[in-house]
Amino acid sequence: MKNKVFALIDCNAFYVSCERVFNPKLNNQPVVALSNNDGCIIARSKEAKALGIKMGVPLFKVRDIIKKEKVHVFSSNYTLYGDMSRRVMNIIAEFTNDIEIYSIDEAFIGLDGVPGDIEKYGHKIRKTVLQHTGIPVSIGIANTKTLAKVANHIAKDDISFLGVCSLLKFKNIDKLLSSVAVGEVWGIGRQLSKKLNMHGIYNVQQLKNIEDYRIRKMMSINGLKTVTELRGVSCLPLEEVRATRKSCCTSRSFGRSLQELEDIQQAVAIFSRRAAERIRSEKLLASNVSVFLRTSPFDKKNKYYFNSSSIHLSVSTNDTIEIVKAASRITSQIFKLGYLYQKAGVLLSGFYNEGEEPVDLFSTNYKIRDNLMETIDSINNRFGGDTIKVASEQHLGTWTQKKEKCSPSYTTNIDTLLVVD
DNA sequence: TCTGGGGTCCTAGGACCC
DNA sequence: TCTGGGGTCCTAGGACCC
Repeated sequence: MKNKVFALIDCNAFYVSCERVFNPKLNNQPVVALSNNDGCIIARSKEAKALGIKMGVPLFKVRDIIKKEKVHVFSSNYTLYGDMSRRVMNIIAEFTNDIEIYSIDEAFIGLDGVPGDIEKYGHKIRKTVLQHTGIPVSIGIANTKTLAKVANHIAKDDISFLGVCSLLKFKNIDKLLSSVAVGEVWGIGRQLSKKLNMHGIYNVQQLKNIEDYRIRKMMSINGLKTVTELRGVSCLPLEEVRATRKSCCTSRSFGRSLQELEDIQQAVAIFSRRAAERIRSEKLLASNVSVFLRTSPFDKKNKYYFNSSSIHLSVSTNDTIEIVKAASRITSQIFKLGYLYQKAGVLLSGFYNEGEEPVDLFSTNYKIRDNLMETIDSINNRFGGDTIKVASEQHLGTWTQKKEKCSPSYTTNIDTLLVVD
């Protein structure tokens, strides 16, 4: 059988690249993008990386470097990044139907049967995406998804590849693999890395040669899949159809800590509504609602508290009002006075597709609010997500998140369209 | 002062049943 | 005094991903 061919296309420092598209002055400058609440650094330009700013580091820990080196800082603008992602994926989809959108900035594609030089084809994709969207990407090509990830890593790391690394052209990739640390492999995180290092396994070449039973023992069943893929045997197929989700969580850290049940109830009401809206848009019904609360795990002066609980609904629903009610009941149960709460969240699960849910004999009126929800969704879609809310969301703003340096939504809001002089 | 959010999967251990 | 064995299901916690 002929070998499969996979490519992984990954946008370079995606959020930073999005900002640069609309603000070319940022090119060749150190730039970072922040997580929600302006908490951590989650994207860095290569100039920012060179300054030693690490991925995931809290903003306050690198304030000095940022000031001294005049690093440009952006709050996260998911409206912009989401729209740019859609554009990038659409361009890629013009090259092949075999596409798995893996994350906001990554896609796997299948390249079986592409005639001619596959590496050249990769360069063509790269050039087209850059030309049509302004977003630079790196492409890794190999016989398995895990190796395509490795190849992508090499393409990013070694500029001599010019953004595209195909492992297919190498007779023997062992030398290349011996230069890649195990921790860089897809599926091997901090803990596993540490464990492997303790066993004297540091690079991918070494990992490939460990006996299966040892891999299985150290890394469990998925680890064995990972290593098999590193050996060139494909175990992970392209997943072109997104599986229906198993849970839907909306959670936020508060801009300041909250102590009153009333404030937390308001936040939970908002999270409930957003989660309900999201599952409605996917035509799902939830049969389980859970809520969690916690204080800051970093606050050494005050006592830590975490609690969560859930309610099983005998009639599954995606009705905002039902879900807010359930979440509010849970919140009252798990709330304890005397703590400084820093984060809360609502998690929906136990999904059924609309129309496939079990019906409760004793409930006859559970569908009466369908029309109401439809109307609310269409109004909110048209006039903005927060136009219609539920009453328990009143007095918003006591805990709003930090977002000090957000760029405009250039591509989705007519008022912030770029003007060319 | 200031530390994100949203997912998935696996495993171990307890509850429960016959 | 001596106190089985095997199966399933659920949950919590930990690991991973971006």
